[in-house]
Amino acid sequence: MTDSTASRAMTRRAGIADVAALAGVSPGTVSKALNGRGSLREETRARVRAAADELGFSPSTVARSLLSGRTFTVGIITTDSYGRFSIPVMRGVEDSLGVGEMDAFLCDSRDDPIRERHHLRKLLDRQVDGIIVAGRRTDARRPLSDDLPVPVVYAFARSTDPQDCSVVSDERGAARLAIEHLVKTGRRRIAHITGPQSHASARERAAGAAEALAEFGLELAGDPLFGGWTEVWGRFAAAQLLRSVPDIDGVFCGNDVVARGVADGLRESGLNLPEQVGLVGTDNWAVLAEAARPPLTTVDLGLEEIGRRAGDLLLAAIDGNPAPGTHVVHGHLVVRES
Amino acid sequence: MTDSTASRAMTRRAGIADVAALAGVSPGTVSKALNGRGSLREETRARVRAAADELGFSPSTVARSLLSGRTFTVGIITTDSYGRFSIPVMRGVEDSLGVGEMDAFLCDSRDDPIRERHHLRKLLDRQVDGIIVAGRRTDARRPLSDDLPVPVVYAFARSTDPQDCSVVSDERGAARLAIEHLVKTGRRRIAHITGPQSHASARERAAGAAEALAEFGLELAGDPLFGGWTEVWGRFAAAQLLRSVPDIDGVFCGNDVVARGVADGLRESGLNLPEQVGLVGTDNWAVLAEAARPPLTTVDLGLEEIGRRAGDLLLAAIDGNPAPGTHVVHGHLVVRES
DNA sequence: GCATAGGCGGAAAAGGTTTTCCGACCAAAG
DNA sequence: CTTTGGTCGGAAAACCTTTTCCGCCTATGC
Repeated sequence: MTDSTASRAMTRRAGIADVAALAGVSPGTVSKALNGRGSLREETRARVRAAADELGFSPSTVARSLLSGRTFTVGIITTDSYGRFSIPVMRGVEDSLGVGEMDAFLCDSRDDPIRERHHLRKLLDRQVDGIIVAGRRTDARRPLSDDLPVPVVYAFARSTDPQDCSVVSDERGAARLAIEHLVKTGRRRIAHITGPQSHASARERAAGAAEALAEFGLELAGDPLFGGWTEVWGRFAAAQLLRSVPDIDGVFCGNDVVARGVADGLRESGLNLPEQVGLVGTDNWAVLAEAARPPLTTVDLGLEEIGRRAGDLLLAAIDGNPAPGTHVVHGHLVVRES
Repeated sequence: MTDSTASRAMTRRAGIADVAALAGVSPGTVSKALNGRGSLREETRARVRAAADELGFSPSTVARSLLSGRTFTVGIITTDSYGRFSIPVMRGVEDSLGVGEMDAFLCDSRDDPIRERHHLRKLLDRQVDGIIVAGRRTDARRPLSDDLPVPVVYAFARSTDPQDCSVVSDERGAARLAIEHLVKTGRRRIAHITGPQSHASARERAAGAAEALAEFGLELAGDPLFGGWTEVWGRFAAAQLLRSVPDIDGVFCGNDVVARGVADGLRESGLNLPEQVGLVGTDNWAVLAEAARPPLTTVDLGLEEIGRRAGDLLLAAIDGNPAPGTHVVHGHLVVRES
């Protein structure tokens, strides 16, 4: 072990004073040179830049925040543990924030109000510039708190207060896309199998399907079948459906998990998909949809876009241009083979 | 609009000076009272606490960080966009960090070295106390950078430098658990169907399976079938397997997606599961495993535990107790019906 | 040659907390 | 009564950058 390796001290980060010393100017001048402020000769700026480069200097975000009051940081509070829905939303948020050179703190409230308050407090202590609340269900949620010193945007699950800024998916529009596709591919006796009636998304999609069918002068074949968001329910419901409405030729499902179960159920009852029955799901969960037989046509709710919009709206609000109200993101159909 | 509502200014956060004024002491004393430092009369502490409560004071993390040099913040760099594997890992990390009152910055490098360097730089500018690198594949990855001023822990994908601190799953042990289960339930002609040979996890699990079988005086029925991590491959491979080794009575799969395909493939070839063929997957991806027919017995790699361990090790390293080397987390079998 | 203006860069304050040092006061001991 | 020691709380520095003045020097105009 040579002395040099043994004594290799963790070299302290270069500060603005070090740069100033190397460039032979004062700290204030360094700041001005590097940030393009004040009036300095170009030669001086260049000398400072060279010194900064040599030392690998970059300013401490902490010190800068203390003075400016801004941290270039936002908090993301997810109610579930980064599940199926909050993940694409978060990715979108990060996308949007990234271009604004902001970073995101991740907090998982696990649907526990206590934990949520705790996280909120911590975020405020950290002086985040804004907060995004990402839900896992579309049901509206109670606002975080009123009279917050920073802007808040609700993503996916909107706030019950219509004055809050929320970004949500177009649930009825999604159902419409599915129905339109089924009708345009010649289906006329279309049923709906979905999740629990207690979920707003199940109710909205069912209502949207009925609406869209009505516009075509059609109506749903049988009542919507509410159940659970599982494959097992899908298989069960498919069998039940065939018993009550045997001449079905299209099924729209409330999500892809259910759709997958329905596909298996129909196929195993001897029906050919997509020849005899057309099937459309919701969510565009790729691993699932692609492995279905046949690969599942489904509506993509545009979760990532929701995240991006939420990020954009938050950035705008931080810059003093809030856009209160509920913003709707439209999904699109992903046509596979079903 | 009353004057009071119109003029309701966003009340400035209370600072330590406000508390000091209210309690009739100096700012330094407030700090000592609230943090249990210095020597103060209990009466004074109580008075300060009361004032702080009244004003809802809590200290600015930014100011505190500036002085202490610690931010109580770590960065998490994921190589993929929060996929199937990094999510449970992250949840574990957050669990571990939470008890230490630390928060996590989330960065998605998308497997792009440029982006990774960029995130690293930003994290360092923010003076994070440590960094966790969460991979999405078990293949070892090149270290983040050498000579970093903060500790780094690699989770799931270990660093190629054995001196780095990495937390990984016990791939061979996972295979052993699967094989032991199959053998103990009476299977003797056991095959292996898995993902691409280019993936370390596929290779390791195959090797582990062979090892474990050898200890029982058995060997793999046929060569391991390497393919893709998809259901389609699983279905295809199942059919192929039955052609080459028709009297199979057990299959161990490299992951649950493949296992699900294999289950469907075998069942549709007329085999009864679990009566005629026992099936064990890997990953314990609940939505998939529970919906399989029959519900899939599978090895849980303990991803969340990996995250927790990584968090714990990082906290220890930050506290000056680094534990270099590769740390192995053992999985466990989740017995369902297959 | 002197005054004025403008260009350039320095000095210092500010931001909010923690911590060290120091001083003041009180009580007890000599 | 004086000294000593201990208890409590205040003053000020430190953390690192940004920004606002302010002053100096030079050049130009009279």
